[in-house]
Amino acid sequence: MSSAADRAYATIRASILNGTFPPNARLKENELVDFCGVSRTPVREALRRLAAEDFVVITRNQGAQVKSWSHDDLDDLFALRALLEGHAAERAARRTSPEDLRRIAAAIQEMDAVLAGDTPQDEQVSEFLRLNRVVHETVWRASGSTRLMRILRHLVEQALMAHTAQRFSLTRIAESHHHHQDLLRALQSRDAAWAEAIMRSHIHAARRALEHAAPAPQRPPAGGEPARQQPRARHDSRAE
Amino acid sequence: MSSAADRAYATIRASILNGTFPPNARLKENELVDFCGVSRTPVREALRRLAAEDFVVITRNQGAQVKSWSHDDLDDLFALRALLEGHAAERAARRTSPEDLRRIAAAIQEMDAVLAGDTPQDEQVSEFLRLNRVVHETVWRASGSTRLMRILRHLVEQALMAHTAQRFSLTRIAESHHHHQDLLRALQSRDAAWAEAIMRSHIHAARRALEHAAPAPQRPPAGGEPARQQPRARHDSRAE
DNA sequence: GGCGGGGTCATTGTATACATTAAAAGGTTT
DNA sequence: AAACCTTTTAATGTATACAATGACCCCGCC
Repeated sequence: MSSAADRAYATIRASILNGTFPPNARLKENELVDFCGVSRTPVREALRRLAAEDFVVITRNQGAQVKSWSHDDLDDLFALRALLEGHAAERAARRTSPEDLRRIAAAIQEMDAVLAGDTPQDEQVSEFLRLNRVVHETVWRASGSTRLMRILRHLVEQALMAHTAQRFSLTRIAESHHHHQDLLRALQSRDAAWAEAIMRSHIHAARRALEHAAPAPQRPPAGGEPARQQPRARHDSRAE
Repeated sequence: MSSAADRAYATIRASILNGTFPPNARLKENELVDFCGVSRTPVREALRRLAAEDFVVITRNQGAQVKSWSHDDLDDLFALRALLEGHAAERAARRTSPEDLRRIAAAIQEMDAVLAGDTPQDEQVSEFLRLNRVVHETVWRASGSTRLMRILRHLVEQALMAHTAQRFSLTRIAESHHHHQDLLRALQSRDAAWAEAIMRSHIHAARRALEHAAPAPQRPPAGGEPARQQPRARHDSRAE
């Protein structure tokens, strides 16, 4: 069974990712106590962990806020992702096992099925994202560097958080799907330079798509009534 | 004034880096309470933070151990450092301001002076390491990516921890000094490819030097008498 | 004699009470 | 009326008491 701190962490993290706690929302420990159903100690631990992973920002004697991302932050993030995912793909091309190749091929086939099916669009999107994750994780693992894998996981999670308020278009997903197919060919032919180039462009495309995507409707902040609408927003961190 | 948690963090971290707590040492919260002079709450917070930064490993209901590094870990670490420091140098070559160039040049001149001086060797080494850090930090900042800078800081700190038990040879330092001089020339001429290549080889050389260095004499573990000599060393993570 | 079970202990996980900080409100003064 | 100081209050930071987990040790059993 998981500890109270783990549960608090998972609860808060999920609520940030699904938009319940929007960027810049203040996270008061006492409110989270009610929200998570544990005492302040594990809540605090969860917040510190989330801060270490860049989900929230903690200021001394001033509590935690959900981190918000400026355009420059996102450029920075995706530039690094492009470099590192490209590097991972380059290494993976020299090392992927037949099983890994099969796993990627299977995920791509599943994607085909999902996109051709007639399930609701939301479901298609979330299934696609899951399979997308499978493809990337497999490449990372094949790269043979656990540290690289950890950093990439971290970067992707942050990208996911930035994605939160965005809606995925089917056009974008189809494009992404083509990239995956190309990537599989590159890996199968063990063409490291090709694999790296595809992956880099794949990430850059994702950055561009994020820029142009329509923002999804914002949910109201959860947690009953906030005492004051925006209690402390001293520095709005969106670049102005 | 700094908080109790910050002091505990700084104290423990320093003790890990200077070898007071050697790799695999068990860190019991109650002992750290005495050691740091604060209560368990901030000690726990410090340990969680150190775990997030890979200085210690925490296992549920089982406490914290100082992390130890296998050869593979180090290879992985330095491979990534080479990639990222190279990338940073490549970007820096296109962007370094005159002030940055001057700062690097000044640091190199200081290194000259330190190495030519007749201060004790230990002092020479520590001064050199400080200036070395200045050079690298300047390059990182010049790369223009705060995220890249943070990751590199993190990687270097881990490398430092692995260095802890090592003794730096003056030969190694002289070699490193030459690299810095080359790097400055590359940056001054804005030759991005050259800068990247130098930095990569600089890092690879550091890895190799670490391999061949003589281990420094181990200090005994601090904190009075350990109840049992090696209370729990289930998996010794040094490869072999 | 070795192996398994149960009890005891040390150690970590959690809850809560207290201390401290800084932001907000209100009153006084200029 | 505006600015400053004082008071209040709500939040975080810290300490400590209690709960629960897991390791160690001893004893009985096979």
